[in-house]
This record gives sequence, structure tokens and C-alpha cells, in this order.
Amino acid sequence: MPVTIEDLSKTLGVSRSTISKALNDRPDVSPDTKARVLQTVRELGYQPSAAARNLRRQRTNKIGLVVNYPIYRVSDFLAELIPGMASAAEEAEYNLILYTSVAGNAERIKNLCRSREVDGIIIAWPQGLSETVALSRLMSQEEMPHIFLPRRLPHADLSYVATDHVQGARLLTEHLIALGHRRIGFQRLPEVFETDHDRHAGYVQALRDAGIPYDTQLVISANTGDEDYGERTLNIFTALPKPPTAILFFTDPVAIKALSLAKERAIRIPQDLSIAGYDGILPSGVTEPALTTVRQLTSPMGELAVESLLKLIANGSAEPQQHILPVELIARGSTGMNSQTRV
Amino acid sequence: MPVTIEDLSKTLGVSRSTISKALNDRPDVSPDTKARVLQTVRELGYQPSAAARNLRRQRTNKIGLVVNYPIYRVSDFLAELIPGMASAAEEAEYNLILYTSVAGNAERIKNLCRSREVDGIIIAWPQGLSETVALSRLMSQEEMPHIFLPRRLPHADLSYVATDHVQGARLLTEHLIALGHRRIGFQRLPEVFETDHDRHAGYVQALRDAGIPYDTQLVISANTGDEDYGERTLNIFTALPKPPTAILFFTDPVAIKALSLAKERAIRIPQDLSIAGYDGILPSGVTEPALTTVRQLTSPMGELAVESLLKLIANGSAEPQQHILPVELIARGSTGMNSQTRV
DNA sequence: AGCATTATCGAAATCGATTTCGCAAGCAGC
DNA sequence: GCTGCTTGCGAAATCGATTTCGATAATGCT
Repeated sequence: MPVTIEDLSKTLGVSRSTISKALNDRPDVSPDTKARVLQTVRELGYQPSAAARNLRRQRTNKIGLVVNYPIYRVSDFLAELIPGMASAAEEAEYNLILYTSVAGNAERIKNLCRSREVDGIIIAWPQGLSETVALSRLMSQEEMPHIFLPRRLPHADLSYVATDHVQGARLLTEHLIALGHRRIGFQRLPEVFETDHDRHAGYVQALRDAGIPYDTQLVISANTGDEDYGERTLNIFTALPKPPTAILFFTDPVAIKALSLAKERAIRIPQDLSIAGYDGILPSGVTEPALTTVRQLTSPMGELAVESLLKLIANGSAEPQQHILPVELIARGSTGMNSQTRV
Repeated sequence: MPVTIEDLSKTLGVSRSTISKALNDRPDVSPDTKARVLQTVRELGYQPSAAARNLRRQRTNKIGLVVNYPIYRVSDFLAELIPGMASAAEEAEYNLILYTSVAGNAERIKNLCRSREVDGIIIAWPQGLSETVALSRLMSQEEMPHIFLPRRLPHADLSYVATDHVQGARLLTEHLIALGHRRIGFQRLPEVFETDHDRHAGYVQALRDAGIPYDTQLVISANTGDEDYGERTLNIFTALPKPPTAILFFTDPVAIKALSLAKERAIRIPQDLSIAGYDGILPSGVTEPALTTVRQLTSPMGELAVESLLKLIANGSAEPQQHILPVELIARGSTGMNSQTRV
């Protein structure tokens, strides 16, 4: 059995209240008594019971991370996100509790809120906008501070931390334009969300700034359920009478798939076709040629999410936290000047 | 404010004790009363306070994961490990709490034990054997169930879940021998731990079984602090009068580095030199040629660690949990028959 | 009917901390 | 010496659940 405050009280001959005050830097304790208490605490190895403290303080110093990621994305994203969040939390004397199986379940999230076993919740990647809003309402009703990740949300009262997908797509498009490309294929996301809208907007902006007309033939929507995005997109584009000289895929794994497929078909990368991905996952650096991509700063995003949530916790009815983080273009070998359009 | 058991008691006109019994399936409650309680619980949306319950039950249903990983390894390993552990825990109504900053600090781990905010602890990758043993003693003294990951420990009373590194190295070596290799370079690990011993043992076993003499020139110890393991090992081996026709590197990133270096020097892989890694990280699948490697089943390891820890928790003084999981050989293009030793 | 047994319930103790509030001693000022 | 104020301390309430144990009512048995 661990040492309790009652044990301390007995050995010191001092009341529990005084000990508590001494340990929490409250007034009404003489310097002498305080020193004696601290000394005995060290000797006996006293550490307050978390449960008792939580109950009395009505606060747990724990943050919940509710994750709902399709498996194929889990690895890279979470691997960077979680350590970033955990260390940011620990700097503020908080810890992270993981919840993976409550993700889709509103009822269980409600129970999580009511059990008060966390002071705030970070929700990573909910399924859709309407669900996101519903979840947020639910948690607000339970007075549970919360923040969403990693997408922008078109509601002034929701808190989120996201990366700048407008900028991401624009950087890629501008990079290709600078290389001389004028027919740039764009693969839209299968899920309908702000991300797709943002990236498309970035693509459009870059084209407009360069005076390149928007060609609907060069924009493909990947249908949900259509598994082989990479192959399908490549097929459609190469079948065009005037195929694009560069393609922006919506995520690295798809781009990598397309890249190896293209090589099988003796399409030279980047001389015949430039390929770019998105996300900057590890494997993108070792393909042959290495993949041009855009990297979101995942670890900073996790840290910022924690810091923002802590503000919401500290400051109950504070205004919503909305942050958009810059992204980073990683230009590599899979994009280059085209053999036909060489300037 | 959330609904408490006291609120329930008032609206139902039934004592707190009875409600608690009804909710916890204890005797001394009439079926009728129980039904009424459950009904009202649903109507009012009652969820017991975690803190109050923890305090009274002296149990939190939380597992601590203490992580201490060198950054460059974090991503792949943790990304698989954590989801596996979290979901295994949640199946047993437990949750995972992350602790990243207490890792090296015995004092803080002691405090974690004494605060009783978790029922058990999983420690991933402590620095060395003596520290591991010291940590274990410390936690045992605090009566905190715990288990180590991911290495075998040479102590009968320590609990751990590990992967079979003897088998891993043996599989790789046998694979190369089957391809006709007889001079196989082996890179030892920089850290002195059981892992190195096990892998070396596997290498030795495979050679012996094939009747190939052990050649000390073909075994290199990577010194700690020596950053460029890949280049150094490659240089030493290729400078030998009779260089090896295949090299086993101790981890994929090093092997990948060596692979690209070898290609720069016009060494053909695998015709001139076969290269194998270890760990089966994602990028190993997309190098050119793809890397032969050994993959540990990380997610099952996480699940097994949780299940084992839960046994230790349930069964206080149970015998130590020691599990060794099989590994998987992934034979790919970076290993093959040698142009000189072609059978 | 009378007694023993069982079923159901609630009052109170308990878990271990924090916080409020009242009390006593010490001190200054007149 | 008396009043008023500050300082330091502790008794008791509180947080919200669980558990023990005693009380009452209902039932069974002879």
C-alpha cells in the first residue's frame, strides 16, 4: 500500500489540511512546518493518489485522443502526431489517453465526456462534416472542451488545427509550372471534405496566376470505393488525345503506385511524365526517382492541437481555436522538365 | 455538471447503495427495482464519475505505456505498436496512457507507480540491461505490474514480450545460403544487448548447419557513436581480399543507405552483392531493388504485451510472462544468386 | 400461529485528497 | 491590561462512487 496523506499526518503530528497546504503552496503554513512536511514527504516517498486528487479537484490533467483513421494512413501520420502531442501535453503536466474504439460511436463519446476521465478531447479525422458538427454539439452540451484534426472546418464556432491545403496544392502546381508544364493533371480526393476543396482551390489559383486555362479533362474525381486510384487515373490521363505532362496525385501511396506502374509501361519519369504526391511519407524519399511531394508538419500540428486544447480547458468559454499550419514543398526527382515541352 | 448517483437517488427515491448494486450486477436488488434504475439511468444519461470510482475501487482500468525510443526509430515501430496495444486494451475495458518524458527517470517512474493512476505499466525499450533490472525492482517494490518490450531478457523473474531474433538472423542467413552464398558478412549491433547476442547466435547456427566455417573477418561490430554504419561497413567489407558476396545489416535504414551507396559505386545488386536489412520498415519495399529483410510482427506484439500485463494485473503474484514471437522473412530483390558463385 | 429464513433495501463507513471556516496564540497599539 | 489584528493550525465538509452491515418485510415451514 502506498503512503497516504493520513500516514504523513500521523508521523508528523500535523493535520492533513496543513500537509495539503504545504504541498500545494497555499498560505497559512509557517515556513518551518512546510520544510518539515517536505522533508518527511521525501523520506516516506509520498505521492498523492491521482484518483483522490481528481475527485476532489474535478480535474484529471488528462487529454483524450480519439482516433479514427483508416488503417492505411495510420502509420505515418499517427507516428508523428502522437509523440508530438504527448510531449506537448507532458510539458503542461498533462498526459494523453488513447481511445481508438469509441471513434465512430456518439454514444460512447458521450459517456466518455460524462465520466470526466479527461479534461478535454482531441478528435482526429472524423468521417464527415455533418458528423463532425454533431459530435461537436454533443461535446459542447457536456461542457467538454474539444478540438478537431487535421482539417479545416467551415464553421466559425468549431475549433480545429489543420494544414494549409490551398498552399500545398498551389506550391506543387507552381513548381510544375516553373518547370515548364502547362498541362497538369489533378486528381481530386475520393472523400468529399474541405481538404479537396482547398487543394483544388490552390491548383486553380496557381493556374490562373500563370495564365493557364483550366481544363476539366485534366481533373479527375476518384470515386469512393474505387480502390485502384493510381491505375485508373493513369489510364484515363494517358488515354487523352493530349495527355498531361504532369500529374498531381492526392496522396503518396497512390502516386508511388502510379510511378511504378508507369515505369512498367516504359514511361520515363520525369522526362515523359512528372508525378507528384502529397503527404511526404517516408517511402516517398526512396522511390526511383524520389517522389516530389508536400509535407505537412505533423508533429507541430500535434503540439499546437494540445496547446490550443489546453487554452480551451483553462478558459472555458474562450473563442474557438482555429489554426492553419504552413506546408512544405519537397521537390525531388519525379518532377522535372518534359522532353517535349523543354523550354 | 454531469448527473451524479445522488441525483439518481433523488429522482428515483431509492438509496445510492441500491443504485450502485443495480448498475454493478450485485445481489440484493429486485428485478423490478433494477429495471427502474436502468431506465432512469438511460433517461438522465448517467455515467459514473471515473475519479470517484477509481478512488473507491483502487483501480483505474488504465495501462501506462512508457516509451523511450530514439527518434529515428519511433515512427514505424510505434505506429504499429500503439494502435495494437490500444485496441487490445480497449477490448478489456482498459485504456492506454502515454508517458514519454518519464522514460529515463527512475524517480518519476516511482512517482507514477505511487500515484496509482495506472494499474500496470508497459515499458518499451529501456537503455540497458542493468537499468532494466533496476527499473523492474523499483516497480515490483511499488507493487506495480509491468512488462518490458521488445527484447528478450535473461532473467527468469522479469516479464517481457520479444521477437525471436535468433530465428530472424537464421532465416536470413539460410536464405542466403540457399542462394549459394558462402561468404556472408554480418554487421553486429552497436548497443550491447540480448538482441545482438541472439542475432549473432542465429547467424552462427545457420552457418554451422550448412557446414560453413565461421570467419571473424566477416563479422563487424558497429561502434556506438560511429554514425555512418552503412558506409563504414561497406568500405571494410569491399576492401577485404575476398569480400563477402552478401551482407546482413542490422537494420533497414542502414541497409538502404548501403544499397544506394553501392549503386553509386556501380556495384550491382544482387549480382555483385546481396544486401539484407532487418525490421521490415515501409521504405524497404520500394527501394530499387526492394530490400530483403525480416519483419517483426509489431502489432501482435503490442496486443500480446497488453494481454500479458492484464494477466499480471488480475493475478498479482502470477509467474512472470515471457513470450517470444516468431518473425517473418521477406525475401525480395536485393538478395539473389551471385554472378561469381552461380551454382 | 409461531418461528426461521430469505429477499430487499438503506444508513453509514470508506477510498484519499482539498478546502472552508473557526479557534487560539502571539503581537502591536493605546 | 485590554482590544484588535495577524498568523498558523486543525476539525469537518466535500468530491461521487462502492461496500458493509443491520433493519425490515415477505415468505416458508411445521
